[in-house]
Amino acid sequence: MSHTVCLPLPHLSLADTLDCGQAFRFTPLPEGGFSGVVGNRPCEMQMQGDHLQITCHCLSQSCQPFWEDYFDLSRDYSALQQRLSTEPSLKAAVAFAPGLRVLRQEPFEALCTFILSQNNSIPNIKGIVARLCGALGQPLPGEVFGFPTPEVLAGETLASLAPLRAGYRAGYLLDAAEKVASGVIDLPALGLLPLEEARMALMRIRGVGPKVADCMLLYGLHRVESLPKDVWINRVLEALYPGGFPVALSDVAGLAQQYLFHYARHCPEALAISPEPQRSAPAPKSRCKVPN
DNA sequence: CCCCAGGTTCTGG
DNA sequence: CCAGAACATGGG
Repeated sequence: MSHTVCLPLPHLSLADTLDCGQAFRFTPLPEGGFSGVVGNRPCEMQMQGDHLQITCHCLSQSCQPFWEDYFDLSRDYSALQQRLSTEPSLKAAVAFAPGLRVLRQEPFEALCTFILSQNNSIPNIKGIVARLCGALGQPLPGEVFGFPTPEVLAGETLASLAPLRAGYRAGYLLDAAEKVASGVIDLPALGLLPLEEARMALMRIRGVGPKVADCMLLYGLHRVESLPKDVWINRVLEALYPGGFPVALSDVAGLAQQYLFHYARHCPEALAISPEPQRSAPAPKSRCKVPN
């Protein structure tokens, strides 16, 4: 049965939060808001003033704690943003998308989706994830599917995964699923290890290098000090922080990263890090105001 | 037929 | 240890 949950989240931007390259299972609704699946909970979300209203189609009665955790309600984002804004570049990035939050996702899903993210585009990642869930996920109310368990995924083969069109990443998915299902890697337990140890453990999965490991730690195990370095962040760091990311903010580097990533992608010229212009790309419509 | 996409692995110096 | 290429697949 479905029920609604209301979370006090003033200034939350669903578009910036659900469609900023951290989660891959949400689609915008024509009337505004988003639909998606979190765990085995199909849901629709929309803002109602300074509250987020979630219509959750699951069997359990009180999902309130679940959604509070997912949106990291206990973190004081106002204080966080004030702290980040002590750095000029971060101040601009935060001001550009103040409604952005980092979600607390499930470990295995985060591992798989970021394995799929390598050398891939966000729309393509979403497509592969949708097919993966449709093929192997638990059927849920409303013709949607949960994310496959490690056990189910580990029972597949390269041939059976071919319809996903995941390319060479299919083998990486299988290795991740096997290591998790067999207990060689205990994802929740990694959350308790020192960051570097957890990182090393994750990198023993084929297809998991430093970047994917850091994404898994940040989005799947909620280690907000983990700083994934993709091509965009590398441009930002070289341009703005040649001496390294500010130590004073290292305990929330991953959260800062999400603002910088979003800002850099939507507004590279403001950071003077315009990527190589694409051959015949339309000028990206810009909602930035470059100061001076 | 080119290049790129929230990288990683493999190979040759 | 480090630079380049290869890796499937989709899109511009």
